[in-house]
Amino acid sequence: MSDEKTADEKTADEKTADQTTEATDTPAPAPAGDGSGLYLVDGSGFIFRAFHALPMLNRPDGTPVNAVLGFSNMLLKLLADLKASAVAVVFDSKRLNFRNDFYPDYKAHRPEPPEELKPQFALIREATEAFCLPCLELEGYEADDLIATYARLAVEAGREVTIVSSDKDMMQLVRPGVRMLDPLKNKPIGPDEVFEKFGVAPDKVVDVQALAGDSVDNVPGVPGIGVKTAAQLITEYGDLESLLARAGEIKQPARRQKLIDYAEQARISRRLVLLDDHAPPPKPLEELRVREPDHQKLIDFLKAQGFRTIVGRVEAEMRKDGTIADGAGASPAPAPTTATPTPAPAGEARSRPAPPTDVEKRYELVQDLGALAAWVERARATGILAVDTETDSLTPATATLVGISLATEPGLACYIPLAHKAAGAAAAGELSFDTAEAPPQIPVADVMAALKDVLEDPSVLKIGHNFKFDHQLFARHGVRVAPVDDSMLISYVLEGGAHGHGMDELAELHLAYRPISYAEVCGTGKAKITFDRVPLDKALAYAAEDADITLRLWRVLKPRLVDDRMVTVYETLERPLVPVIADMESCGIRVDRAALARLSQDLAIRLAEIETEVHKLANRSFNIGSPKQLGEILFDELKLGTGKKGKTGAYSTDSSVLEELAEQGHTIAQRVLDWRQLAKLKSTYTDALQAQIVEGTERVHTAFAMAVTNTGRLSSTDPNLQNIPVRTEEGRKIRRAFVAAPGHKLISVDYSQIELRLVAEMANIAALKQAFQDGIDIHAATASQVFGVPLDQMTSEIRRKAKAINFGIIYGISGFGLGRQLGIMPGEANAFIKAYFERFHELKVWMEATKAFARQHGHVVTLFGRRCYIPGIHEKNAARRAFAERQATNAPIQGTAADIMKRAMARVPAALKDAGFDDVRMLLQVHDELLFEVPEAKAEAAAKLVREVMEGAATLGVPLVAEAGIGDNWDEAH
DNA sequence: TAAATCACG
DNA sequence: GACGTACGTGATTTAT
Repeated sequence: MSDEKTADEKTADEKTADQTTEATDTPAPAPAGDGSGLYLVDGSGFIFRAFHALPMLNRPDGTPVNAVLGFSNMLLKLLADLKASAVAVVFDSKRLNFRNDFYPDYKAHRPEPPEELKPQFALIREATEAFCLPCLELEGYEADDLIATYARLAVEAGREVTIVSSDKDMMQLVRPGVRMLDPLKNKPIGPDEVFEKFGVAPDKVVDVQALAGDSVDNVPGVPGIGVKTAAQLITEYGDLESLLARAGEIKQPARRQKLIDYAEQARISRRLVLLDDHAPPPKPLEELRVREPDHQKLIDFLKAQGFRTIVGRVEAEMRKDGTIADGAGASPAPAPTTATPTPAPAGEARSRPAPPTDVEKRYELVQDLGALAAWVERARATGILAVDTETDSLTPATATLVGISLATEPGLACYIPLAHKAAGAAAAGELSFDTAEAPPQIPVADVMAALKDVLEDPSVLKIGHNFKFDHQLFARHGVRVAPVDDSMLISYVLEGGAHGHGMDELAELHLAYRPISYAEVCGTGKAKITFDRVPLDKALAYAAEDADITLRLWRVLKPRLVDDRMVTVYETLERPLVPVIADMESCGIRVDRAALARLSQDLAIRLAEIETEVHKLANRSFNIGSPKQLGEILFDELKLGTGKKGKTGAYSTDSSVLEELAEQGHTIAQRVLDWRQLAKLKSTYTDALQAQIVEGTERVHTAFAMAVTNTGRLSSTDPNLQNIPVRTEEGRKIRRAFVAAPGHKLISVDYSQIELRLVAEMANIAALKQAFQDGIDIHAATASQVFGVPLDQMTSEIRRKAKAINFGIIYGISGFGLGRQLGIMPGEANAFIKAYFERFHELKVWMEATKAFARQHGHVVTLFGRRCYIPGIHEKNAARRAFAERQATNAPIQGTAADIMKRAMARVPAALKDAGFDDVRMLLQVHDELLFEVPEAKAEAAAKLVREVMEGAATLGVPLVAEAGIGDNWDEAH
């Protein structure tokens, strides 16, 4: 098991896994090695994508060459992997092609290529020549058409075709004998990936595109229909023509009319996206055969571009082939043993490090103290040390440290095994544990003793990826690592909300590199082994690479903090929390196991009782937990109303539906609601939680994800301790199982109304700010101002409405949503909103300005400068765009509240220490609440101190107020 | 693996 | 004028 599988990264890994059906190191299985395979490289497509994906990079003479380097690397890898296949590179010829004859606007809105890209077009053609590969281009045709044509010809000739491109417009060509390969991600694209993208099989892709259109290519499609709707329609009607012919049958009136009105436009769109596979081939297919490379020509070209490292690779390749003499002996580069760091291969890297594919890997297995000392020397010399730990569990509080990897410069890394056992024995089952010997390893204590000085040395920066995890392991071995940088947090600060921040995802994004996956090393499912069973050679390759990648990511990302003015956000809101949250996780919170067990039993009995009653009311037995069965019982058999069906055609049975039925007097609905509540409490809380209690300490250790949310909040997993019940009495029984250790108390301190205060502050709403300054009941105050009711005549009903509106404002209000919340007509709710905006006119101004900012920049900003990316802000689909706009207005509010809480958390430990409260432990953060465990005698004083720190965490035009509670359990303290 | 549901702020 | 509606999370369950 590895540290990078913590919550933050797990999410990212899973995202990546979702997009990748198979993780292959080599790109897709090569076709038969008879030389009949054909690779068609989309040269025009590649250059644009590589240009934007790869860091900028200049030749010594200043010519930009990042896309050329990417292209050369891609071809080298392709040729190395696929010796027995023919490769041809296809280019667009001119801007205009036959499509413009019948649709002049085709690709009309496409902007001029950037200046840095223009000179690279010619260079890419030169590169193709240098590789001795045929260039295919034809006036009046796009590269796509030529690829379609050659793909057809090749398949007819019985050859296997691989299209090297990620362009979705080419996905229509996928079929038996033809597949695609994403050159940057090195990921195969087959029918499954096409389906994932378009929701239909490849042969229906053009029909979907005809309906959905494409803003980039200016293909009109049918307005109001996106890929998802299009896929659904095509699946239902078979193809575009059948759909258009039967358009009258469509139920949704608007959609029906659109399809009728825009039928012709859809047909034109289909012709635009349909590739012409009968273009006149500029070269006969037979000429596309495997060719002998001219190494000297290639080397000359690469040298001219300043690509020193890949020149080295080509030369190494030639030595292997015996093409040139090899004086020094071409053994794989041994790990360096000198303390002098080899200079980084800086050839093509001027402002940014080169992609790691260009850097030789020199990884060393460290099994004696002498070798380890050399690495400590190296770290002192460079002042930089990337660190990564491997463990046998996801919970750092209980995990065994299995190994440590270090990197001091790109490509130079080592792995120090600490607790490896006989390799593979457990999984293979062939060797017995007793006979197989563990490999030689330095004792953990010796390694820690050797590393402690450098890890705590203020002049050596330690770099990790999700270092919070590693920090805990070192702390458990008596080492407080500092100072620290975290590449995951840097990425989060730079591009939070734009993508995940797991190491694998970032390596692909910034380094165009796919690291060895954890699954490759440890397997999955039943064959999964813990990291201590991984053979040392594989462990070295994986673990050293992790430290190496971490260092490389840091070199790419860290300078961008300055460029993007995010240094302060990173240094005040994120980096200081690494040790703070690490200590919270390590400490954990005490849970009363017996109390949970009693609750479980109690719930089981009551659930059984309700189940019997519900079955009786339904006249038969069924699974209450199955929404499907429940819907059928309620609406088909008992006919309690007509029932609402969702997208999947199933009846909705959520609590709002059941509550409505219960109000109509249907006992069964109320009983099901009761059952649901208790079943939730039992399965999620009383049962699951017991299993997470660490035996002996009786404490539970959650993991706080620092780089997951779009707004800067933390999240909590394994278990989630940020959603422990509180709103119902039944739920609070669970909260009472969270207790203080003997002789201790729990303190809960929470911000009062922080988000609404921030609305007043950020939108600068005079009347609302005044109300907060006066310290009056804010919901009553807004009710008074919006509805014109004097405060002394306020009713709870009017106040309730104002409270709901206040919440709605924070969420990005809509009449529909507010109406549903309050159980009133949307029209009436709209009138409330209108009144609110009239009374607090500054709010409307702020919301519009915030949305405009999001449209202009693609992100919004919190009061403390944190960026929240809003990817959907330019959505064509109105509903999705409206969603993005609500995100845009909510994120600065929620995000600023998160910032303020982080500022408080960063200050609390020092404040406690200064006051002599060394034994007060911060346990949990629940967005606007902090929970502490403290010796009984100090509870009052500590609570006061924490309140002061939290209230002083920001100085605003409205006061920040924090309230504290003390108790023996969490419910009492809250 | 996805969808439905529901716990929290 | 239609669209689909509160914002942010994570865990469990059933169904596919």
